[in-house]
Amino acid sequence: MKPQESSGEGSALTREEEQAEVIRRLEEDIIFGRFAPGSRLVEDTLMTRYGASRHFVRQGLFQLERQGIVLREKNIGATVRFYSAEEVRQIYEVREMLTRQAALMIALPASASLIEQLSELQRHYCAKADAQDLRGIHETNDAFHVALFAACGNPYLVRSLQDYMNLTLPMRAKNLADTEGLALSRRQHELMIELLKGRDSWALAQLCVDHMQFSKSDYLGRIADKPNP
Amino acid sequence: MKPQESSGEGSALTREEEQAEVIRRLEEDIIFGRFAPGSRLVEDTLMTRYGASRHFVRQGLFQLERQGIVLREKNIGATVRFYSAEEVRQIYEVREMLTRQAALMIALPASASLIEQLSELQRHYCAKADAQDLRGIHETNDAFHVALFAACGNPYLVRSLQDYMNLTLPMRAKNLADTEGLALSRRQHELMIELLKGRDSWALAQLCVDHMQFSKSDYLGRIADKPNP
DNA sequence: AATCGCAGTATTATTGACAATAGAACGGCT
DNA sequence: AGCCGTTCTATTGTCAATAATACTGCGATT
Repeated sequence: MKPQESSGEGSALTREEEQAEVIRRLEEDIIFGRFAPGSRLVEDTLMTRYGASRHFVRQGLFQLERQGIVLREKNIGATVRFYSAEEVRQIYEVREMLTRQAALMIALPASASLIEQLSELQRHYCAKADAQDLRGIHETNDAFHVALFAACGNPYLVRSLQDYMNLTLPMRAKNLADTEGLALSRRQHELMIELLKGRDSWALAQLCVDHMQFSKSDYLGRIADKPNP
Repeated sequence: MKPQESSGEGSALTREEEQAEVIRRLEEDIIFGRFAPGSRLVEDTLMTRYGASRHFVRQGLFQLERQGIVLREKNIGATVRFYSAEEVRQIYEVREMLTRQAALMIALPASASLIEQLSELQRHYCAKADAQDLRGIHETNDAFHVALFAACGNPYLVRSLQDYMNLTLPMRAKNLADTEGLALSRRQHELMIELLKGRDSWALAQLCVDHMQFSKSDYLGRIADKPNP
């Protein structure tokens, strides 16, 4: 008899998975605007909403604070963090710098296995895009970029890049839902794969930087309309 | 009557300060080698050692894991993290890149207030160095660099830079205790202040990068002798 | 009418007890 | 003797009760 796997549960979730699930749902609720920037994230509310214990909700809030999309004030509580235009520009400045450097470090022409891997990820991305699966779009998109930049050979650089990708998630979210932006994004991914077959590192780096301009300026435009919603 | 400040305590520490103190001491114990790389960090042991509750010790371990100097494995425990030569090179590669970029972004010639601020910090640094106060040396040194790079104008870049400074703490620790390295470091700081008065951004950037070479190669040399202590 | 103090409420922070887990030591089986 | 399973111990992970804290609204006072 297996002592673990406590007696017949409807949802077969281990604790670790449950924790991950809470973070995932909380993140999703924030990114896709179900909790507006500035709105409070009360632990008890989230506990009932996600059917999780206080412990997991706390951990999730800590994690998301670290990621930068939640603001926690001692003895006050957590809120959805809002970024001003100035902050967004600064964040993107660093992200663009890291992106450019990472792209320049990718040895060209890229290996066949990398090309194949990226093509495969791109297929998944297109599938999710066609299915209008927001969460799936976001996940496959990030997987594509992580796989691409991993080819730079420096895992620490990739990690920093991921930090900034997570930080800019709230700004990119709307873009993931936009049909036009999605089509552009898809074309740029394919162009990246083409450039990986060539030798022009600079062109690749520039394309990667250009790739993030749409969501940045879109977000800046959006918050310019109403700075205090 | 003040309700806070619980009845007559020898050490007047609020909870928040206590948490910070635990982290500080734990960090110090690791950085200065009182806990060797790979050695286990058992919660109960640390609880008695620092006279803190499990909660604070846990938080501290989480924080230091995030900083990258502690490794935590689920249901196994925490250990002092060890970095291989390869990892060290990769970490420094990113740190050097960020440093160079930040330095190039500092507008030259720098404002008089910045020069004054850095000179003041440099005096503190020298004082701690003369007093052989290891912890003090480290703190004032980092304060100097943070103040310098803050002049680049992008707080997010500064934050990333700080992340990498924390990550390389274990490698720099020995250097802070070394008389020769300390003297060199001091001279370089003064040279930086001089360069801030001029217009040669590139020279400043190069100096900042050179500034970290000593501890890097020193650490690499040290672990080359005994890869598995 | 405005302000200050006070009690009440909402919310997070802390703690210690308890459960779950992994690794080690032991002993029986082949 | 070697191997496998079992129990035991050390350690971390989880939880729910309790303490601490900040916010809110009301009432008294000037």
